[in-house]
Amino acid sequence: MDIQSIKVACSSCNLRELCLPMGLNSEEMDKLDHVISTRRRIKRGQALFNSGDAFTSLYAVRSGFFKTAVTTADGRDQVTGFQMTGEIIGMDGIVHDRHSCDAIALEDAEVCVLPFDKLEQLSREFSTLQHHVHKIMSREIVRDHGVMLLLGSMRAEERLAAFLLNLVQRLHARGFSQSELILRMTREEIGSYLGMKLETVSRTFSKFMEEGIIEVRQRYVHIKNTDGLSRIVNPNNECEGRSS
Amino acid sequence: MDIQSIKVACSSCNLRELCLPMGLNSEEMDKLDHVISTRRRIKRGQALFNSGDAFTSLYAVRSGFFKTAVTTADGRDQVTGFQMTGEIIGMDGIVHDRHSCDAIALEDAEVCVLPFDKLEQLSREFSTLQHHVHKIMSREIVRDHGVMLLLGSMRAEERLAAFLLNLVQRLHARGFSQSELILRMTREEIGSYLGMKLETVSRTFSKFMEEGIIEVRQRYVHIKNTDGLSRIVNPNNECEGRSS
DNA sequence: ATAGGCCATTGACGTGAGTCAAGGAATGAC
DNA sequence: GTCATTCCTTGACTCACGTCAATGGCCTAT
Repeated sequence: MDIQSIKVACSSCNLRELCLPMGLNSEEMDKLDHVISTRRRIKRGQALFNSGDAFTSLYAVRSGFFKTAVTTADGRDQVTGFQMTGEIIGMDGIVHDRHSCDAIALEDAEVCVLPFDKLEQLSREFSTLQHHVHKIMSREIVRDHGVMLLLGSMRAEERLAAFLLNLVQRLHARGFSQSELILRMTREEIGSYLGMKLETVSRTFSKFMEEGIIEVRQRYVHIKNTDGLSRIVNPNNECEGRSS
Repeated sequence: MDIQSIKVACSSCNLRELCLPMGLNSEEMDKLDHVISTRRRIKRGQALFNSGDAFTSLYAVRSGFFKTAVTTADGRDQVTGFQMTGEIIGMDGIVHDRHSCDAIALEDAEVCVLPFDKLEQLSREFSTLQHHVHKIMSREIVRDHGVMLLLGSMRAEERLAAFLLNLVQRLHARGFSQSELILRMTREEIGSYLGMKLETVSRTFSKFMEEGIIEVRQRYVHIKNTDGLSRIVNPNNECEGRSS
């Protein structure tokens, strides 16, 4: 039981309530520790994997921040998600044994490598883990549907407001502020995710600032009026039960 | 072994090469037959399930055509997909034990009911089936990423061209024509899926018709120039290796 | 056959977001 | 420290698509 193996154990990881081992008992977690034997560090700007790479593993973000993006033959690309601590990356690769998107670290990061064959093997032994894996994939599907809704039916202001609320909510679940955040991505990356141009992202930030809803300075964002943002996403928000 | 149980057996289903049992050996398929004991008929316009319904099962489309759609609190909705014969519906429900979208039959349909707990149980016995389930979920994730790309970075003409090519390709895989199809959905539903208004869908159809790429009459579509459609989706298509 | 409702098409006009362009602030390299 | 690069903001103008409105065709039921 050398230092290295202690270091990568799920059972001693401070993310265990947020990450893959969530809800497993100690016996199951011990088993999981044998599946997850290695970690990988990725420098800012480097790829965890690229589209076309052979699929072998899922990755749990231990620290840092990632984006995933798909690219067309003619060079257009679309950011499909931003992943933070405790989130799982790589499920796109299962279907064709090759990854179909790029995963890029937006800041120096570390991931736990989860060899998928071992994960499947252990899933056959523990229904808890099996169901948990299914839930993680289902969650990704539901999230994607939410993004489609956003891209398909919302205007620029609504998209950006929804994006900020989603980010701050996920950060809050990780112990960060409910009202302040540092964006780890550029305006262009936000725009790619939200289906708008970087200029529109910038202008929309400025508009929110003029309206006193948020304060922005470069990557720093302070949400001064969460309800205001919510009302932009969903205009008739808390109006239930009121007449006229 | 009564008539009913023969009738619902995967092993005797003509969709077995397209649907869930794809790639299973006969022993595995026999086992799968015990999981899939019931079918359900859904009339046109009726829901297979609605958002909020308890999740118990996945559904394999045996005949007919479905749409899935998510709805916001303020009544906007977004079609997230169209499902045809052999495709699996319902994976959105796993994560919260409730469905998060509506599944509506666009024509009279029949589905095989796959109780998810039994599917998980059998997946623990057969790694082939287990991996297959994972692939189906992964495929859905990859498909969703493709839709995000479409919604986030394509113009109306490109979206509709990509949509038609995708539809006809899936129909072709099911033995239908490569060039003719009957749309099972309205212009409004197409528009909702593609993030555009029904008028724009209609106008774009008319434009393609003027250009001689397709022929449209109501729900009937004849693709007269597949390459032309492809070039709309991806302008510098087959220009590799050509100079200037 | 006929009536009613849904669905599709088309035109005129408005607008939200894209494009192009310029300048300035922050960040990282040496 | 200062230089280069990347990133962000803002303005002016354009245009693709949405909105509003009118008309007509196609189903379905009786």
